[in-house]
Amino acid sequence: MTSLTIAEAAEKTGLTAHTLRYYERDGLMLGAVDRSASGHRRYSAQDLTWIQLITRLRSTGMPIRDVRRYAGLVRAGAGNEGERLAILKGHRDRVQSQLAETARHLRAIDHKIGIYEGQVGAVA
Amino acid sequence: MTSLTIAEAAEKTGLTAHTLRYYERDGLMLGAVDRSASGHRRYSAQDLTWIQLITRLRSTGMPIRDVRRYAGLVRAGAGNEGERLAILKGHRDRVQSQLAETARHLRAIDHKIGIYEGQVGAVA
DNA sequence: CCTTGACTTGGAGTGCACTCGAAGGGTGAA
DNA sequence: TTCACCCTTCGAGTGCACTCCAAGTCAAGG
Repeated sequence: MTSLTIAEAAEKTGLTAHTLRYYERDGLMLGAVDRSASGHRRYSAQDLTWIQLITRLRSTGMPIRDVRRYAGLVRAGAGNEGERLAILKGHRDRVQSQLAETARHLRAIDHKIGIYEGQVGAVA
Repeated sequence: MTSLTIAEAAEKTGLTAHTLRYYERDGLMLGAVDRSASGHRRYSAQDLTWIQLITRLRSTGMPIRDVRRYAGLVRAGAGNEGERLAILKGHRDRVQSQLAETARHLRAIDHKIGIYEGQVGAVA
């Protein structure tokens, strides 16, 4: 099978068909997704690879508009790799520090859990 | 100074005065914040400590409604520590796995950055 | 006294990212 | 062919978490 229906693509990517259409409409794809003779979307392997990347960017907190900007650069073709790199690096750095901060908060919450466990243990 | 104005509390907690009022209105505080004779809010040290905790919960992704539920339990007083613990532990576990997933995505993005840095014309 | 600026309230508005509904056409098995 | 279920578009609706506004109160400085 070289191309997938929207339902199959949704299944494989973990997104809903609604979201897949929304992403395309919103300029997050590299171009219009292929259509069957009857007008139904057919997702190629490249489409899925791209969706996987933007899913990574999204699920690490990159806003839709930045993903759209990045997609625009890729769509424009060779010559803007520096700009793409800047977006990716900026995002990586933000994710990294957010990760560190979350880890700090997690430790504090864990500490609080320890306190409660001591109390509950005492009561029980 | 044993109590702070809303502006001072905002400054110390990193939230805005708007958000502080919103949290109180929405049942996230342990009770009504004290008022001065003229009706202005006065934040105590305990208030700040509590705000710090709920800020940790929020910034690790706990929804407002869960924070509200937790606040309700604390407000209800002793006897429900098990329930509080369950909320905290459930949250910790979710944060932990989300942290791990984000770290995975980060590595994949980093890998892509390596590709861009290594050569021109990377496939999107 | 007058002005400045921080505070109060209830309620409305914003931005983001979906998420869904309506109305209708396409598809594959029996 | 009939049936169930897929797909299409456009546009509206949802949920979350703020964020802001209008209109008014209050304290301190000049």
